[in-house]
Amino acid sequence: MSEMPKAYDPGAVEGAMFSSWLSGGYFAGRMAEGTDPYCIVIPPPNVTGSLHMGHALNNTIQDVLVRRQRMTGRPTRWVVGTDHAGIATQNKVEQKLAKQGLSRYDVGREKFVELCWAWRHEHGSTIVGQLKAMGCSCDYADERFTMDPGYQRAVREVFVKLFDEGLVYKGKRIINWCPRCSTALSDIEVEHEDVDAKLWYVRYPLKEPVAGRDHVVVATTRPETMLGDTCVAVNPADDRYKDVVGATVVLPLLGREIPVVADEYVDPAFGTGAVKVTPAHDPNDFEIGERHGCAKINIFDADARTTAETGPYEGLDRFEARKRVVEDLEKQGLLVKVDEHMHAVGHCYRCHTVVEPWLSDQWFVDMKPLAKPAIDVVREGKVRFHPQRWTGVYYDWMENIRDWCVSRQLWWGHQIPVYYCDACGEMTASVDHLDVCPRCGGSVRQDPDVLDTWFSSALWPFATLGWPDSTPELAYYYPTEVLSTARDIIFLWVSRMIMQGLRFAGDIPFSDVIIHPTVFNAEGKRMSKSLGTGVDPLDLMEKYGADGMRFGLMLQTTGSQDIKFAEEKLLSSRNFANKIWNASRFVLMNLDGYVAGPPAPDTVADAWILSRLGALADAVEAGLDAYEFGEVARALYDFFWSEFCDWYIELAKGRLAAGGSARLAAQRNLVFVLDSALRLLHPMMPFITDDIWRRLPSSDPERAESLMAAAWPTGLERFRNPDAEASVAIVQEVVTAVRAVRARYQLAPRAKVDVFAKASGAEAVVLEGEADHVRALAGVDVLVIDTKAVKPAHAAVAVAAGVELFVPLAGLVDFEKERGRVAKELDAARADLDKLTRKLGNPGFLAKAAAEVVEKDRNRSSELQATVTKLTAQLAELE
RNA sequence: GGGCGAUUAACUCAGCGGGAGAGUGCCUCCUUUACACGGAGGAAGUCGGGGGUUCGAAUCCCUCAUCGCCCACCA
Repeated sequence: MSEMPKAYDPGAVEGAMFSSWLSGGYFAGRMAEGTDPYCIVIPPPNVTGSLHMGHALNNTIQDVLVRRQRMTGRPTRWVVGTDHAGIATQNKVEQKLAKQGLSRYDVGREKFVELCWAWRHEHGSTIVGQLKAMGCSCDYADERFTMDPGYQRAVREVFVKLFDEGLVYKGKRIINWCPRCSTALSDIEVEHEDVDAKLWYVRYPLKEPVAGRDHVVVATTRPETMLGDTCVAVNPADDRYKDVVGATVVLPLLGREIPVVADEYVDPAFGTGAVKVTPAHDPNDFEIGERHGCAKINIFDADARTTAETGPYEGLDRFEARKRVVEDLEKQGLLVKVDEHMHAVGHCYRCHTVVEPWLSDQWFVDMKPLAKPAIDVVREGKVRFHPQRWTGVYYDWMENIRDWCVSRQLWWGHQIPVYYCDACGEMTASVDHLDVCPRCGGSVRQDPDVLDTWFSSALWPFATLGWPDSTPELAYYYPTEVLSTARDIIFLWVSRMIMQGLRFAGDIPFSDVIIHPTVFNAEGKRMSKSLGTGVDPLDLMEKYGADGMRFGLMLQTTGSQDIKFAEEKLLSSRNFANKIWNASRFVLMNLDGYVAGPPAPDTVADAWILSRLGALADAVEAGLDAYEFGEVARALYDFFWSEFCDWYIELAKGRLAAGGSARLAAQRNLVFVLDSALRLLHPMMPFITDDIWRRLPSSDPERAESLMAAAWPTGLERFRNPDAEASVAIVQEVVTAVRAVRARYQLAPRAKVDVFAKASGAEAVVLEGEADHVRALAGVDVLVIDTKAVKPAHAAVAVAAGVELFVPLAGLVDFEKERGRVAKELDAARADLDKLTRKLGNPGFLAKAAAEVVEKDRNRSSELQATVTKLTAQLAELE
């Protein structure tokens, strides 16, 4: 056993400790027939990712839950792995190619995919290594990836099943197109942002004047799309335009003749009440176009540059096209006016480019049939959200769910398992690769698109366990227990796992969903690497240790939906680790002559700390069950620091020095309480607790080598003892009052004082019994406890726990100071008493308040009365 | 346009129906043999404003204000 240095050094402990956990095999899931396992699947971080504060928080939560369950003896498994992250990974590889002046088209699809795999093998385990640095107890031996061969088969299986059931279909629709990523996006992958924009009013001349008018003015936020206009729409009930419905307008700049149609969609109150309609570039216009049989003219290519359809404007970037169109309209006097207008513009969630609504062929999943059962399981309480308020968010989304565009025009990902026959035109979905058409034997081409990354992530809880095969893992661990994640992927991921789990694995994927707070920086802004507004968990672990970071995060994890990251919580957590270290060091330094034995609540102090330990165990148990991590962390901190260190260790010092049976009893209780506290602390602070725990003496030959495998404390509530707690409260109050006197007169620590305590009843009994403790803790030489104690002439005074205290300080007492302080205390006590007296004199209170509340207030009232009496007397004596 | 969250000590936050709390910071004293990443003592708040319910409200309800987040195809 190595000597413990004076300060805890995380760096000296963490690496070696983690290795010992790994080699000890503690992380591996063990399946035992007939047992109820505890399984969590990690939200797979992107292979492109590195640990950020959200990961740090989320994975601390999961590790806390898993470690605690493991200690209860339940078979546990925390499934770890990464997500192939289609767009993100493809971007990385494309960037790498770009440095060599190449595009993915230069290398070709096959080679490009190879490069992606190479990238994944090179960089993909960065984040897993960072999880290890945090101490996360994942099952690393069995790491998963959303592009593993088995996983790929699971994805194809799901797609083909959906295809066969008609739940996935191909359609030409307006989708969200990212011109930079060159792919379609689903609706929830588009981030809407309000921007200050303009509303242009454009004059569209009528071909023939109608009822005295020769034009219609339309309002638009996107003038360039007029190049694809195929009609103008007005509301049928709008009298202003009654006469022009059916007329023909001549599209400015291009001269195309297009009709004026009447459509209910148009809001007469907005703009001019006349809308230009571009069916190929706006979902609403698409609908209008469908209803009126208008042509759909695609004016942009995949890079959002104008096509040949735009005639003289061909080949322009969309924003350049806007500029040119506006200029030309102005030149021709067709621009009526321009208003400032705020509206929402969609951006790609991956690269933040403005998304283009674009008409194209895509694959969609029909979501309504999948959503229904997924709503039901939440409604029936089979899947629970924590905090509960997120169920409402979930329902809103699920009840208004729209079809999911799942095809992506990328190369990295799960290629859609659909094959087209060149000969007969047959379209076949197949789990196994096809070379020839099953209908005519002709040659087939596979659909070039890949699936949305989230399509494969949705299968994570069961695909990682071996589905579609009926593996023992699947049977044993599925459904899993808890899914902990951030709120921004409730729709993208959580809802889809529930839907697919029910559909394909035949059950809910997990029973409890923890939506943890989002970590913002100290200014309340989103942490962002590119903006430099982030904090790096690795730096934090360097500064505060992994345990310090974890505990500091747990302290901040409350029911609130945001965390403004407070680094000082990590500082105090590092200090806390040091406190644990030194308290343990003290215990270990005082074990000479120790013989193992059970804890014994023989003395008041022992009964008290064991009672407090029992209360702590209850609080930790209840808090973890309710996922109230902040409360658990606070309970642990307060117990260990404010009770165990501040009082119990101090109370034990005398008996340790006394030797004999008193020393042995104190040693046993110190070891027991420390051991139990380390167990309770372990899920949140795994490294330091295990390091210390291994140093503790034990007579148990079966004792585990690591605290990870030690038993979670149970049955500590047997130590609960209200009498002992009340007694120690008296000691604490009296000691604190004497210390306050000492501080007031700045007495040296070694300078002893005498104390006359005017006490009777229970207080007198307790003080008599605990006199040695009071003397040791308050620096008292002679302690006189007497019902008739009188104040010596030159004495400082205090009232604590209903006991009058006199501290003779010959020549030191500042009577002015004493009077001032006593008077102030008296005022406060009187104010409290007045309030209480009024309350107790209120018939409504006496009649309606709970009996124990009235009783408690009566007791408090008489205590306050006694205090007021005593303070009054003391004030008189100080005259 | 809907929905959610926040507003408590200088700062970051707990508490969410019966005596206003913590951490950090601040002030005083202390290198006392577990710990100065410490010990002892202290100062500091009309719990965002206004109504209401209740014997009793930081806590429940309504309303206003400010900040933040999500959802929503009004050009």
